[in-house]
Amino acid sequence: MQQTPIIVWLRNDLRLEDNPALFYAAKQMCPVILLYIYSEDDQRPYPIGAAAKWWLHHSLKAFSKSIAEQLILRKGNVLDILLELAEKTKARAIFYNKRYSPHEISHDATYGKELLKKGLEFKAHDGNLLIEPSELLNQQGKPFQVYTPFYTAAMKFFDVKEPLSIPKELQFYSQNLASLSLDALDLLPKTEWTKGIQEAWNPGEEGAEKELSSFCKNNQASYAKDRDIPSVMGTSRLSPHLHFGEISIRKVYAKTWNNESYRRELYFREFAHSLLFHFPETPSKPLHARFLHFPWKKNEIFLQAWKKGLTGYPIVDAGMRELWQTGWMHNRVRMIVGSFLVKHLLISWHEGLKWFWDTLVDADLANNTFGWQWVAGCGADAAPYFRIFNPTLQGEKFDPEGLYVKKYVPELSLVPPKYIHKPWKMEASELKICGVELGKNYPHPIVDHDKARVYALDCFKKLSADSK
DNA sequence: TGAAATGTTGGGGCG
DNA sequence: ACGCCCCAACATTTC
Repeated sequence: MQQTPIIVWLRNDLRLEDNPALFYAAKQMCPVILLYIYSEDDQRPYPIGAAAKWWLHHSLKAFSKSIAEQLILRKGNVLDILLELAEKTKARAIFYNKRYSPHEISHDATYGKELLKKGLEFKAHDGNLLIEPSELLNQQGKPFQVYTPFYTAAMKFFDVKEPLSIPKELQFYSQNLASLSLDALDLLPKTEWTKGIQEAWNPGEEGAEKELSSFCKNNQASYAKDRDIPSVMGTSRLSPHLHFGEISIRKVYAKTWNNESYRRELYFREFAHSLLFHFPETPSKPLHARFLHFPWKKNEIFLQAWKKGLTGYPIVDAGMRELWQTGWMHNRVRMIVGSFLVKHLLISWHEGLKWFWDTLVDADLANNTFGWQWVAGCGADAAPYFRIFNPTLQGEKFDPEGLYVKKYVPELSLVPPKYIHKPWKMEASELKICGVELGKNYPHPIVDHDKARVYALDCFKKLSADSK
């Protein structure tokens, strides 16, 4: 008779190394069942987007391969599946790593209660953040709302734990358990639009590991300088791997802690998660209530132009097309396109959040919410209302040769650097030589920067005046 | 992790 | 030699 097993229920922690739930389950010297459940109920009310689904498919594939195809896949109601599996295998406990989005916390609490009723242990582990959001508070015992004090306090009061090793010997539960095929989860899109994403990424723990070591070897020294240049692969590109938990944040920290500017970025992730934990309404509501009444425009034409990368501002269009083609956008460009949507087009940040949610492979509720509220000026430590990015100047500053623009906006490939961020300033004859016909194969700017800026300033200024 | 407007300074051209 | 103007270049303020 086999010993009773432990079920390790995997969610956004598809890795072997530094996976506490898995590590401590293995330590019990009993068989383990590695389980992944695809559950639309569990995702509610934030069902994962199309690009993330693609990633999840490949992440699951890679993970299963790394454990000799021993991953049990299921689809449906979480509780039903856990109870059925536990009963069938006489499992005594279910181990998992904590999740931090409000809906996930509440789901896990419900599962825990129900499982306990049936005499099952439902054991939480800490593995996906450097700091538990409930543990880092300011002197008044309240959550930080400004980044710098948050970071300073984190540095002062918290040590980061060493990552756990890969369990030496995993003893898998040996009797046959029903598992769905990966394809049965139906995660891949019907139409083939994932080619660009496929070329850009390598989901899974091994892919994450490679990305990290290449970053450590080639980019870390120049990170502070290169991280703002979108034509250079100067960032770590770990965001989707981190979102799916294919690499542990503690491991990333352990390899990069002496890089001050990168460390600050890692702690922005912590900050975003802490904010979402303490302000669970923020995915749909602005943190600062006065923004509830902001007169956002509903302009479907502008919104579509933005989504498709047809705004007539090259750096914005390049960013939106990079997103569409690769499922990712460079951080600097995210700020530029975000500012453009909310300040030039005066479209609600929520539209931006929804689009990013569906198209980003790294779509993460905490980071996405924080980023959009930041750029709209309605969130924590937000950009002040008058900080309006000039897409031309941002382009000239961070993509001086126009390499990034030309990669994603090929219709401008012959435009000289001087005009690459303002093609509308060229003489008609020059444009013709470059093969550009404004309004035909590349749009005129959909709004005039100067006018849009003045108008936005007026709207935002009224808002601050009203609230006084 | 802004940009534009406004202010100040100093060199050079010029009468 | 000198004052005046122009205008970069940089600094400060404002949105």
